[in-house]
Amino acid sequence: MASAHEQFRDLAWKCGLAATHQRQIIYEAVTATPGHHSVEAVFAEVRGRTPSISLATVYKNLRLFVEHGLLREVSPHSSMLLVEGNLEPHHHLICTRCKAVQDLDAADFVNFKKLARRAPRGFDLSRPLVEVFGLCRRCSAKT
Amino acid sequence: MASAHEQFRDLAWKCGLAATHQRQIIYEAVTATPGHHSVEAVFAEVRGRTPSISLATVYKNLRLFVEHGLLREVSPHSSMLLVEGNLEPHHHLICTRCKAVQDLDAADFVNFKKLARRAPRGFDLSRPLVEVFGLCRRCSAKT
DNA sequence: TCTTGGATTATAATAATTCTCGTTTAAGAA
DNA sequence: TTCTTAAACGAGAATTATTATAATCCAAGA
Ligand SMILES: [Mn+2]
Ligand SMILES: [Mn+2]
Ligand SMILES: [Zn+2]
Ligand SMILES: [Zn+2]
Repeated sequence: MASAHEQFRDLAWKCGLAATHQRQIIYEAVTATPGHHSVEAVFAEVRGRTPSISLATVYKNLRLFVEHGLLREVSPHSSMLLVEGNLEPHHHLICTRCKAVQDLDAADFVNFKKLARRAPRGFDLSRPLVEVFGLCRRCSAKT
Repeated sequence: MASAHEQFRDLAWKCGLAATHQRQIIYEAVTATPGHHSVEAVFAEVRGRTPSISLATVYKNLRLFVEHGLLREVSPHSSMLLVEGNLEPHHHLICTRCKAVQDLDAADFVNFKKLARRAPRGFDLSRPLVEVFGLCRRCSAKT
């Protein structure tokens, strides 16, 4: 069984990326726990292990990992960058008010055939992401 | 037939908002043409009529109109504020790469019963908004 | 070990948005 | 119509999230 360290070096090598210490711990900070991670949260985490790391490095490498498919950007339209390590196709349920994001693992509520018919010619829906907006329980309780 | 001017005064009165000149022209700038409007575009438009108006006033009032339901925020998660005057329930198709937004008027591709079953208890989906992400023709042509 | 190009850092810059606060104005009361 | 006053306005500063720059550092192959 390969260590997390070796696993990352292998992944990085496959993408032609240098396996630096900073990249190692940034990648681990995201993938060690499931769910959605903000840049600030990742930064706080990695700074614990390597205090000299800079926020720009975290931004740059999270974006790099997303580009190379090692991580996934949670919402491509979001006002703040969120990433996750779960690369399985899944969708999101988002609160309009507080912007909290949670996973919708089943996709059976979308008819992708009909959807494709509604999209304009040439629109690529081969890897679709669906985001559904509503009000989370907490926010809808606040009237 | 009421003039646009009178229509707005009536709407503002219903919401308990003062019908100021600035609000009038901001509202008209959005509702005069269909589609999605950025803050900058609205600002450019209203500045033509009232050069002394400030960007802050445009932001403040667009948000106020959205709060009161006079306008709709296109994507509640977007990195840039976009508003539209079309209050009919409809959904959006968004390009992951260039962030272009277009309307999806039919909602027949979503099974809202099944969706409700997938959402956690208490999540309010009474006025759901669905955003589907893919690649527009232009962006998917670029590899 | 040595070389070299990519990676990292501090810092500056930028873009979008919000805040602050003194001034002006809309709209109801007199 | 004039007065009063809370609400709205405008200018610019401040804030927040993010990206660009440029000098230094280091990972990895020769
Ligand atoms: Mn997710
Ligand atoms: Mn629309
Ligand atoms: Zn919420
Ligand atoms: Zn596009």
